[in-house]
Amino acid sequence: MLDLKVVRANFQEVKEKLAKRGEDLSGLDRFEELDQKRRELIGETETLKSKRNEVSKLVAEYKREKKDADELIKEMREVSDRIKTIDEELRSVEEDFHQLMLTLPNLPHESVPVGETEDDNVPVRHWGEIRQFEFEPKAHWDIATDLQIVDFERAAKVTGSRFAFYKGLGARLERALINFMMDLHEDEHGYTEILPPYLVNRTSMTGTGQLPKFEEDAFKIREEDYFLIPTAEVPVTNMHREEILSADELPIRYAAFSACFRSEAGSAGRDTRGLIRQHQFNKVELVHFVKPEDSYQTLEELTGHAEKVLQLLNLPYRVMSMCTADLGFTAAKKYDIEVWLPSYGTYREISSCSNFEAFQARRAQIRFRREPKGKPEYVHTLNGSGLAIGRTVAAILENYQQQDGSVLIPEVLRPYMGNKEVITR
RNA sequence: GGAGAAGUACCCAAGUGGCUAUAAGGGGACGCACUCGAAAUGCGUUAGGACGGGCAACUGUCGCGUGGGUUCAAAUCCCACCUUCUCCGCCA
Repeated sequence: MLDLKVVRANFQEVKEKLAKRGEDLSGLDRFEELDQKRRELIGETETLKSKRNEVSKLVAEYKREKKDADELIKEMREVSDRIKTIDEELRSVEEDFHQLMLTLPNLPHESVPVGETEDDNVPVRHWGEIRQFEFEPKAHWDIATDLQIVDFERAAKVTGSRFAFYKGLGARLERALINFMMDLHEDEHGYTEILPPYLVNRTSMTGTGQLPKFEEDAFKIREEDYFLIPTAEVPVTNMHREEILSADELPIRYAAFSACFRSEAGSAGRDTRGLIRQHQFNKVELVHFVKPEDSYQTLEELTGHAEKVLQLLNLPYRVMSMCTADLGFTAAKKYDIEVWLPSYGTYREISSCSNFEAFQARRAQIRFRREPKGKPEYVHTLNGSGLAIGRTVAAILENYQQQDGSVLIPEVLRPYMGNKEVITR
């Protein structure tokens, strides 16, 4: 959510900045009308309430002194009716206004490249050597199926498309990656480990910005108004919803492993094979709560932490700075880390690191005090994948494959895999 | 899932329609005094927030789990929901 006062004071400027995102801004047209109407009604109802409070005291006094208060009561009956009418109208205006504010995306940071499509994303850096194969590299789903470490067919039978059984060393590899990443972030990067609920309520989904706009992307539990989390970002960020933290608690760094669930509405026909786009996948998520002045430096650190995983796994990647059109709804600035996939002959997103500034904090009411008696300010929240596990498995299978169909296990993972060096059939 | 109880400040807790939520009382925390210092003791402080109006000082409204309702007036009465606790059932 944007700062109401900022939008009010710089309406044209905000409008122009949001336009760079290429989103539909028709809702913004009603901003000034609703904002003004709202303040008008608040003024009216509060004046009447002030009067009511005053007279109510008087009525109490009259009653105590056994004086006749009928005149006053009659008068107040009218005032109360009027209050009720105005409050009803106010409620409806505030609801509209709130809904409008919830659908406005974040303002891009000044350092974000302006662009119209994903082709305008800007490469920031590359890391690692792309391996030259002396044979035709296979796609990871073929490698995995041939090695019998992932079973897509049976998952389709048991559940449906875009699900997978991991089996044997495939399951072991997945689990090794989870542990390797969590250990790294906890021991080397100073994160506190969180294991969150996988179901969250509507308020939490709204707090981090998945709702109201993207309800169709989420899996919903029918009876409960609960949602399967699309990322651990949702429960972990919402841990501190409606809290006022003290300055010395900041920065907070959480690393959370969770399964993630996405309906992938609108992705029909894309990445239909393999581990790249599943309805359920595992991910290690990094979440930061920081003071506003620290958030951009933190974004760099956070991105570095995710990159470190790829470096230790020796997987080539590049970091892209997302342009205004590709920022997503909530981010003020976002880096995607893309890993090299030989069979695709291209880089694919494996991590997304975002600074939301106060956008989520304002929705979720996450604040802090600089001084014990100070005025609460919104924190800045950030998060990034560190990393998506399924896509990491795909990257390892493809980059570490050998001509005979076996796959070398990256050295750092071997202790997590019973010191095995290779996955063979 | 069934039955019952409870949600008031940092914590415990009193308050059952107007008599000051300007929230009793207790605890904790902080400050001051006493002390060489501390303990004990005494005195004092310890609602915060949101949203309006105002250049400002300031001022108004709303906050007793949440949302509605009744009433001239609600912490107090009514309805729904949430959370916690106890017992029973079920269960990893």
